[in-house]
Amino acid sequence: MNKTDLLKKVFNKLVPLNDEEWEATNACIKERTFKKGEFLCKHGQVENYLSIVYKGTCRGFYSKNGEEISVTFMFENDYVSAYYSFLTRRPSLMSIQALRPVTVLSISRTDLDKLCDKYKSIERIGRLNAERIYRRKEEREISLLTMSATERYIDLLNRHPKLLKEIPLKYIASYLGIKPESLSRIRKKLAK
Amino acid sequence: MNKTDLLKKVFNKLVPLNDEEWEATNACIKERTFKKGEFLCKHGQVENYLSIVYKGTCRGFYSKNGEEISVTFMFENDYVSAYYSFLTRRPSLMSIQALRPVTVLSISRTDLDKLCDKYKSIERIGRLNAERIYRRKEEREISLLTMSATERYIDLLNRHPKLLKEIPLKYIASYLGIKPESLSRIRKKLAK
DNA sequence: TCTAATACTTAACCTACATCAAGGGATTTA
DNA sequence: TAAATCCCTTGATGTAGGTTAAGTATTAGA
Repeated sequence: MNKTDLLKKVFNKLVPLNDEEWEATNACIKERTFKKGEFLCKHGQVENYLSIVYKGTCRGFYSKNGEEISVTFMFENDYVSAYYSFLTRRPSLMSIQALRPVTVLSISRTDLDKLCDKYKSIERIGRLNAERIYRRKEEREISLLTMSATERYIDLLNRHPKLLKEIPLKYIASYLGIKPESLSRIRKKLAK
Repeated sequence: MNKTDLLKKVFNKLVPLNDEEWEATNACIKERTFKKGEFLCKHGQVENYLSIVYKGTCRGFYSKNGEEISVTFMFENDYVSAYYSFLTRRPSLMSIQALRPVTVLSISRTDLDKLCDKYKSIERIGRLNAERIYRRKEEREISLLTMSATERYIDLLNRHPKLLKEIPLKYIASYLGIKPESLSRIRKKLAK
């Protein structure tokens, strides 16, 4: 899929845009690329962009006592942003890192605010998108409170079968809320 | 605070409304009351309302194998809704129960949709509100992944000092992700 | 292609929390 | 006001996952 088609698909999924709205939005989109290991947003920076992954894979993580805790993985066509910082304009606690060469299509906070002021459809896309990622977090909360690490691992693989090929196990472990050694044991048990 | 003042305060905190917007919104507000133990929304029902707690305290919980897991407590001036169901119009997995006699000020999904279509300010309130509760869930995710049950308990009490007077310990325990027996032991240790 | 760094696994031991069982205090209901 | 129920606590024991340490497999870099 080319970039224009991807953007149209992402927007129209939530609210169909008329030509004027689409042109105005499209004019604000910047393409940005990152090498493997580079940061789209680093702890302490204010996140200035809301982006769509065009190529590549990213992970978002928090640091606690020098230890990294992955909380999200972003694949092609997914939204990517240190959203909390993007919303609050405060320095981000989350870092976002490219796990391989990454291309994203980005809109800045300033441009998005202007579009929201001007176009009701964009405002609505913003609302629906916030609602969507809220729902994800609620699902996440339930899984953390009601499932064992083994159950969460199985569930994760069912949702993202290609995950194991894309994401190192140590990141998957911390996403599940456990240590790599524990994930190793879980995998061994399941392999039997 | 009387009901009108409360509503004005809640809305104006996000976006100031002009007289027309305020009147149109206010005309949609219904007052609803619940006895202690009654359900504002029960597992399996579609949540039809977004509400503000005027008086009383509620808790939201999921059921898993007949066991209840509390995930949220709502006090006076807080929003209350089985929000996931409200957004998706699907039967709610979450139940919301009055922990004492409760009065809420509610707007129905249908009325809110109409207001969102008609008034840009209301649409924006919807967006900002979704963003706000998203941020809460992200904070919750971090606390579940990075803090011990003891740390979460201390943190919770700091944020809501009156919590212990309002909420039975067994509900607090499940909110922390532990069993009542474990919370009891944590409290014993901390008391020393 | 060889080396160094990184990722993953395994094992022994440790800890936080769960489970099961029982008892006491408070609150509701008859 | 007595009985029943619910809530909280305590103790004994079980278990998932953490910690430490070592070894193997992969990957990245020169």
